Amino acid sequence: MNKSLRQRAVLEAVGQEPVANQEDLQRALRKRGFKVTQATLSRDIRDLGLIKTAAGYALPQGEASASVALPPVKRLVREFVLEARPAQNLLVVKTIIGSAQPVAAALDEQEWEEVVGTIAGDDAILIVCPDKDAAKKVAARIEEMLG
Amino acid sequence: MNKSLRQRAVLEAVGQEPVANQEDLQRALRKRGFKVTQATLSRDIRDLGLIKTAAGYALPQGEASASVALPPVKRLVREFVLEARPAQNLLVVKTIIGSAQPVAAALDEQEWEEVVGTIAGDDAILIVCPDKDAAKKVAARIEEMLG
DNA sequence: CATATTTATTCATCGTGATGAATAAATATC
DNA sequence: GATATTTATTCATCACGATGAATAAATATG
Repeated sequence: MNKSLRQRAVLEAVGQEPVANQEDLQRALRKRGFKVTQATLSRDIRDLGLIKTAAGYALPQGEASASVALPPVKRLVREFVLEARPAQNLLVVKTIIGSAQPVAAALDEQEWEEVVGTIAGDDAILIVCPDKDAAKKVAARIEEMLG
Repeated sequence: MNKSLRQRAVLEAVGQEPVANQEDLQRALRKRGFKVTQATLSRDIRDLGLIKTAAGYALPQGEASASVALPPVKRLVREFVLEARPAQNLLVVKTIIGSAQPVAAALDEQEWEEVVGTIAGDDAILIVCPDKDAAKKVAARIEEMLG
């Protein structure tokens, strides 16, 4: 079973019909070809950040639309990052060719205090930090994720 | 153990010193902090496309430099692709936000006859095919990878 | 050609993440 | 407040890819 596809189906179901509880959701997913248990749907709902309203499951107020999330940053770092080197208040993260973008997006999502911003290229990400200590901290954090 | 990092170390070792056999390579890797068996190194050498020359392991003639490869296309498709829809001789592949690039790069690598070219955005890849039948074929192939 | 060395591959095992069954916890209902 | 319903979480299991140990196959050597 493909988790991304299933979570996408959850979002679709919730957007198209009233889904009062997880049993309803299970039925809606069954209709879309996903045979899945309540436990898994509970996890999906948490991952997608859905809330329960009087009209059924929905996105939190204020969110225009939801989408399936990238895998956890640690996983992306382990999968694609080759090294992370600080240079003054900058950090250059080398990745496998073509894979800088998802890693950068996942790093952005962390909203680390020590990160001012990131720029992704093809095989590298430039991370801008407030100062060189911050850059060292971020580098250490990434190296730790690499294992 | 991180496979990408180890393969990168293999490339480095081979580029810096004569590596006559896999036992030499094992020692070179050990010096770089990778405790690894001959079996695994044999696989790495195959994956990296290294060849054995009189001067030791090296890149094939004509390749300026090697790099660690992206994961197999099937894995990237399963991880990041949400759907693949043909439209005339085009195919729009929807991905998780931020992940189009590695998927497109991996699809490009396949060098399928039915693909003229790809353009990756943020969450979608546009695949250009010679005609609508080709687009349908490629879509089916991707759907099959999705499982 | 016999044998040593090297490399590739099979088979068993492990790590990781996901999933389901069972259970605990939370919430709704009367 | 008692109980039914719903949701979350624990525990066991599975799928998948990677790795190592053992073995098979290929190559080098004298």
